[in-house]
Amino acid sequence: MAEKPTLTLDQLLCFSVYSTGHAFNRIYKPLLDEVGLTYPQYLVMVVLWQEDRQTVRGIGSKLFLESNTLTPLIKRLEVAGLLTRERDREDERQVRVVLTEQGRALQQKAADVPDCVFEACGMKLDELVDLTRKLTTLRNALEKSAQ
Amino acid sequence: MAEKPTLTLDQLLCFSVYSTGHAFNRIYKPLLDEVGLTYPQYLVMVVLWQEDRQTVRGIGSKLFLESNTLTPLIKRLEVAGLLTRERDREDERQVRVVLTEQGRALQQKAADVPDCVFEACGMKLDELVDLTRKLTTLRNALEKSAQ
DNA sequence: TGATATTTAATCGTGCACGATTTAAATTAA
DNA sequence: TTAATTTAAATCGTGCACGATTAAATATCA
Repeated sequence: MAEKPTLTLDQLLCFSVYSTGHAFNRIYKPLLDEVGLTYPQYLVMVVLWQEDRQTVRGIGSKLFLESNTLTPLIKRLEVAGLLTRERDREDERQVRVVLTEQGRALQQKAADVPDCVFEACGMKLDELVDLTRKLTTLRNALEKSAQ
Repeated sequence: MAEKPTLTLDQLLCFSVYSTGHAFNRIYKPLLDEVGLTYPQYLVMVVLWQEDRQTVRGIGSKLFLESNTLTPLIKRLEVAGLLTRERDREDERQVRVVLTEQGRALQQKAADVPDCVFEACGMKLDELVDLTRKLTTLRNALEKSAQ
């Protein structure tokens, strides 16, 4: 059998995704430091700003994360005074995450973050939209393949 | 001033990157379990298979990681018997990472991993190459913007 | 040369991710 | 209605990432 040529990093789609994720983090870090959030915490807040009173599982299904990751993260947001956690009366297994006034107010403080990040991308908006769409399709294919 | 419409996750390029990264990890996990590596460890091995005896800094510059991440990771690979670490004679500040026979042999054991991952992507090769190139461009723009 | 600055790894603390397990509540089946 | 199963959140252990700091070696310069 023929030898495969040695693989290089830049041939790996996964590495371009992995390293771009880190690069995004480095852009977000100083911006989110201003509002006192980490990047995963920011994502949880984005999900809650869109719809309040979601369950841990509901938030997780949007972020592709589970309670083992979310529970400690959400507890930190609770300690920060941005939300409260309450058991669902209808189904006591579920915990509903509820924004505080402070948590809602943070949306305005963080309103400029997306524009700053867009700026750093150095891409035209339509290129960016196209790339987002392609990646979402890829992600869905990968998630499906992993069952 | 006009209110901005509430942001949704799927409008965020960063989230498509972030969640696709996780999805890749879920694909890689069972494949890399077979060869006893984590995904970041696999990347270090890819870098070393391409060129042996690199310094920690050299490896880091390719992976966009620093010694605070790499040193413990590389030590785990050393414990696993895949490499050794030795101080550079010329410059004692530097540590050279050297593959063992076992470390080199692992390249063959992991040879099928990229094909399996490609399969899971459900994309044509030229689409994948194009996406990789666009992400690499984006990453470089972000890294530049972050200084 | 000798003092200062820079560079390289390593260390430490915090916060994700995630597999595996546990606990409690709700659902389904017997 | 009780027993078995499923579901939701939480807990625990391990391994990244990364900011901040430290220690040692090298480079620069007065």
